[in-house]
Amino acid sequence: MNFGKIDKKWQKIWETKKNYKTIDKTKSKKNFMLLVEFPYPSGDLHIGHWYAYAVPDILARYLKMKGNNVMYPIGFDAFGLPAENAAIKRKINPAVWTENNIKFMTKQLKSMGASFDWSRVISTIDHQYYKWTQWIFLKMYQKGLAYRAKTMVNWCPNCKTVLANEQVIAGLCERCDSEVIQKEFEQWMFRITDYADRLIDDIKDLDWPQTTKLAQKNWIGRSEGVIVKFDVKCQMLNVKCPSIEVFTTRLDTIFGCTYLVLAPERVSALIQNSEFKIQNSGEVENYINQTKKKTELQRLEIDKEKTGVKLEGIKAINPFDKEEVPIFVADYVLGHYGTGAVMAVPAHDERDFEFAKKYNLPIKEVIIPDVIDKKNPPVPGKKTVERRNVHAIVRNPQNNKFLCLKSKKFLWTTFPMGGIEENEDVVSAARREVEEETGYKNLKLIKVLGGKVRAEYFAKHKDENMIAHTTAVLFDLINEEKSEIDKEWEESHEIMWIGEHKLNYNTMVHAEMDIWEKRLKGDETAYADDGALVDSGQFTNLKSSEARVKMVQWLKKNNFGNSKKIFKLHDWVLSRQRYWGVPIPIIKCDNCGYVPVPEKDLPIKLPPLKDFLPTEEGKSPLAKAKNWVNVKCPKCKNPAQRETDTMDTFVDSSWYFMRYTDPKNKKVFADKKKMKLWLPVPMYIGGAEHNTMHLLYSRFFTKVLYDLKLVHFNEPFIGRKNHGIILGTDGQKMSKSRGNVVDPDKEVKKFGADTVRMYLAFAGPYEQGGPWNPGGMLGIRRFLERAYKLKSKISSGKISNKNLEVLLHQAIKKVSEDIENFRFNTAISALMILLNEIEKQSQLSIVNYQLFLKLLSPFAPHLSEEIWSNLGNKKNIHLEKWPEYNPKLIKKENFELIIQINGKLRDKISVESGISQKEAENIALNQEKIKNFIGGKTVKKIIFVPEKLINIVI
RNA sequence: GCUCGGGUGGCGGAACGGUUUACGCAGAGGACUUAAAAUCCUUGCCCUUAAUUGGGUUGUGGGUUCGAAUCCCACCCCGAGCACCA
Repeated sequence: MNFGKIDKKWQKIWETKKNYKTIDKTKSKKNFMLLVEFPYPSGDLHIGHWYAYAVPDILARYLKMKGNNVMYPIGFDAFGLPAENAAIKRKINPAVWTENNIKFMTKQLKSMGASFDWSRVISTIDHQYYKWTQWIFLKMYQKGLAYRAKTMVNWCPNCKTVLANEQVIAGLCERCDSEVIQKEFEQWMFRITDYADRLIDDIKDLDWPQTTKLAQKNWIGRSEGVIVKFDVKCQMLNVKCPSIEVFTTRLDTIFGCTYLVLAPERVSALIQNSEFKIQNSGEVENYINQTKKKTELQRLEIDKEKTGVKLEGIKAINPFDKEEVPIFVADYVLGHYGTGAVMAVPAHDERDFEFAKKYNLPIKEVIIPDVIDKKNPPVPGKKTVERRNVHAIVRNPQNNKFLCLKSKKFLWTTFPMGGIEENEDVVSAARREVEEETGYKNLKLIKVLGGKVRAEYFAKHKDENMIAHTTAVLFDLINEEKSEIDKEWEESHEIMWIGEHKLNYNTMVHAEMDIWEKRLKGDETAYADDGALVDSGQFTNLKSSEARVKMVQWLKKNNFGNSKKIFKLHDWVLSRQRYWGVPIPIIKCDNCGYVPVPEKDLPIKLPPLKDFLPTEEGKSPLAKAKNWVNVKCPKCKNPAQRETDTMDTFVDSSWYFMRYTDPKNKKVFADKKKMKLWLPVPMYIGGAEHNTMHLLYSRFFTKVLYDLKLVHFNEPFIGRKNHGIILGTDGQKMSKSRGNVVDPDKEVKKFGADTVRMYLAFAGPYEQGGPWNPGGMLGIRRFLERAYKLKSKISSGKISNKNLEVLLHQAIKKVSEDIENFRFNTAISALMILLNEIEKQSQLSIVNYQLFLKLLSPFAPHLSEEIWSNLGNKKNIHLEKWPEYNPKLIKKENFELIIQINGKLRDKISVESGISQKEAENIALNQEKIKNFIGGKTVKKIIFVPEKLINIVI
């Protein structure tokens, strides 16, 4: 059978009949745009494109047959760097290169046999498209959402050019391998941070994968904290200097602040400020210059040792306790986050802890772990007492066992423990308790096991609630020598030594046990969790969360700060110093400043250019098109210049889906009525790599256009599915260097489009992707050939085949549900099972064959069309209605009853559907096998799962 | 380091509280054929047994349950994203 011929035949018929041209149905409510991410025209379709477009086509065709008015659009995201690189390398025009690629890829895309609506195809380099990209930019400019600001960019000092992130490879310039540095330039920005709150809050309404939602949340990175003002004192002049503001989410730890840290970027300005009088400004400047020289790579290095320099001569004053603390500059603090300054609390922050250890700075504990005993929680209404406690943890170094006491009355296992008396230190208290309770008196102090722990529990033996502040002390036993102990105590307690592995909250009654365990094992670290406050003035004893609320109130009242929301998300730098992009429609005039191009002059077309290499420092190659650059100012008519930067390609793709609804409109970017028919997009399928960029930018654009009342929806994509990646046969990512790239054209030539489509759908769950397995193709090909051969079984007469009918209807149900849930692999397996069964029959009615073909048609559109028309049908199979299953027909008459004994399979037996537990019991208990298994034992219990199994418990 | 996925035959995977391994690939045996390919049929983890007898088995170890691949806890490994975000 010649699959290739069949493919071409039907692709041609579909095209001439315009089968997949979508019309705007106004009456039908079932308009459905199935959106897939449009490709970059890199020149060659790879297997990933097939996965991204041919597999969702199954869903598109299914939805269409289900009665929806489906639009399955496609286009090209055609601006971008590779075209420019190709132009430089091959000395051809990027437009020519790109357009050739589009032509070639269009041909390749058509070979998939997908139901794309080619009448709506768009391309972002089409000036009728980018006219509207420019128009939207101007709208944003007018709203103040597009602005200019200085920002750091990748700069190659050798090529004297700005580099995109993709052009920086391991910190080096892609072209000349010199070290890339960060340089400040003025750039066009979008104020996406204005929308940060809405972008985060509206996520919850989206039917998106959890991972994508989380990725966006983390990317936006909202954190609610406090700005605290620290006054600064210059010691030499004894005068007040400008204060320093820090950002913190842990205001509750402020009494533990022992120094302040400023990011290097912040300090440059400070040194210039004469009011500060930093005594070691030379050393400080030196440090700042060093950090500047560090490449991006070194800065990101993990486990990098922290460095910093103290600013001599000035001190910061903690607003709460008026404590004077030193100020450091250190590059472990980020300049672009928060205020670029932090209060360091080494006791409760890992990074500060590490820094304080290195530079020998004081570590002051102000938060202690706060636990509520799950096993003995406080009883409401009982008296509550507070006390200081000590736990003595005594280890016998001979056998590494620990000394415990078991109360015979309460069945508790505890360490020797008790209250600390007044004027007694913890270690002596611990020694005393050990001696009193166990008699052991020769102990070697190892260490006090960290700070106090606050625990709330109900003390049964005293009938009161206890709030205990407990310190643990670790000893080694020197020898077995004992003093005499209290008789009564001795009788009611058992002394025992238990192994380390049993030292946990299951065995021991102490609520603090988890913390002791960690401290016994672990290295010293900061305690960074919430807890209860100690040594914190009027806030002592509060819990972290309560303290934060009260302390902000205090700050506000005393004018030392306020709460503040901070985002990780930065404003979007949209300008690129590149040729192959949309020109930014702005004119720079010496008199009027930045003047937007009047709407009537749009689009500002990209001028033809021969040389794409930038010459002037930091200028776009467009600056070389002198005739194009020099214009009259639209306002004052004096000579002026065009903006020469172009836009980030993410701008182009932030609104493309809107254009699909009205791709040829010359008056607006898309007609509102048409958008109402199709948008927002109910399902958008694409790669997980767009989780944070493209998807976020599209949401931002949509919200802006919504606020401008230009669109009626404020979220662009209601549903979203991420597809997996097809790997090489070796399970590695496909790449030319690995030589594991699969060429779809070759596969199509060998097996036909249907086989390739279906194989990809069958390989695994769509979200997961998986390795390419050439053998798997054979299986699908065989399946399709067998489906074709079924025609030899056709009988013209009526045949009733109840059994087959049940299977058919089960398959309708399964295939429909699986397609809707993107489980194409199991849908195909259901079709295979069905085919296996049909083959077992000697005859097949034409009705049943046609039913089977309809189920197959979304997966193998060409072949099913071919057979369908061979059967004498004039209309296309894809215009047929999707079959409905009959719920009455999917029930089998018999089923296999599983008989278990104690949950283990012992027998299976075919029984009538719908039998009762009684009947099932009778059958099961009378099986010879089962009788043998039960022997003489009594049946304790019988569990019956209707239509499935019976479990006999003996 | 943090977050999110995921560990099931020789392989891709199915089952997501109830028969572990559906469906497909590869393998083995057979039929057809002068022969091969294609096609069709049979088979399908490990140990054990006279026996399709019995036992084991879903990364490891525990727990919940009549019953766990599935739920809970701890650990190990693989992948992806973020990465000193105070």
